[in-house]
Amino acid sequence: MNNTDLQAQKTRLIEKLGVQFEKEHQLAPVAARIFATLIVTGKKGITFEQLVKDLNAGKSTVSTHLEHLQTTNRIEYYTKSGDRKRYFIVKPDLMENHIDELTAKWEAQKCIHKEVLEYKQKSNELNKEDPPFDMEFQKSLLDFLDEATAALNKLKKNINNH
Amino acid sequence: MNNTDLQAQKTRLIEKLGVQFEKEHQLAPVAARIFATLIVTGKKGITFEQLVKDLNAGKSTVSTHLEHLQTTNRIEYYTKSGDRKRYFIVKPDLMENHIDELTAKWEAQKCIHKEVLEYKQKSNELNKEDPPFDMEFQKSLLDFLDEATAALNKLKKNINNH
DNA sequence: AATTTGGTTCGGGTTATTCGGAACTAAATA
DNA sequence: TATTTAGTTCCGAATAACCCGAACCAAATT
Repeated sequence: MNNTDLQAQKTRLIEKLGVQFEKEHQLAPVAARIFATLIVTGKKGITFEQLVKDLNAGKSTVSTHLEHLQTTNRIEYYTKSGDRKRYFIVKPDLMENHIDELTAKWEAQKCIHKEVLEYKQKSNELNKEDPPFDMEFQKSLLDFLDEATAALNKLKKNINNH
Repeated sequence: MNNTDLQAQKTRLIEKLGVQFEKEHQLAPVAARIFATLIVTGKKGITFEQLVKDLNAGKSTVSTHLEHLQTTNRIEYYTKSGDRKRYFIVKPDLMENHIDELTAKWEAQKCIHKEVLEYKQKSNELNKEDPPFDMEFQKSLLDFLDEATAALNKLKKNINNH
């Protein structure tokens, strides 16, 4: 195992992560590759021009996606004094942000499926001659979301105590 | 609160669920509306032609999306004897499927982030002069995925005992 | 046998996404 | 002051996603 192998593995990992991020975070292919690159590059960061070179992408493409990744709270950059370049890194609190996002998403889901439950209950009361609605799916889903949220909160505390 | 109000609420709910499903399950707009309709319609089901009418969509569109939703294990249909129509419903084991899918997804994520960890460790060993990689994100993420998976398994048992 | 019913399949049009080139800018350097 | 550096902004082109109408088909009905 030498540095060439390591470089090859890095490229493989970026591609694999990229594919995943496209779906997971709904990112354009190049955006996902940028994000993946920052993940495996770590806290030393990577510059704009290096990204353009590594990913074989246009400057405008990289510029646009970097902008988007920043506004969506996933990445940031630092500079070195006497060096105009920006060094892009994943936000140090990425995991916390991720958790908060998931919590918000799950909360929204709970909310709407509670509405579905209400709808079915009202419908049952109003139309007693019709066969009643089944509510198992909603109940299971709400259970799931509660469990999942609890697990998330537990983890968030762990992270904060680090 | 009368049946007209209830119908209006149903329409609202379908739209709201639809928007969510587009992102959550990566479905086309009409596909998401179909799925949402089945969710709020419940086990009595809904026919092809009713979907075409309710959603103001083309027959071909509905046909294609129904096909897709079936092959992705989300919906199925039953028939009534002496009635050629198909009555589409969400799969009764939808929640279990959902959980299994999530488990598989999270397992894949664990797998790749473990690879990232390996890469960083190897890199640290190979280039001892360079500043070492930070691995907090990967570790937190792996913790999270473990917690989340555990919560899922717990829930799955609950559902099976119902 | 002709028609109706309940769909499916195919091809094309529309819209949305994604990317990149070219021109531009602001700061630093020569 | 001219040039290089480190990007950004503004299109246009290529591609992909999405939906629909029209034609089709198989089973049931008239």
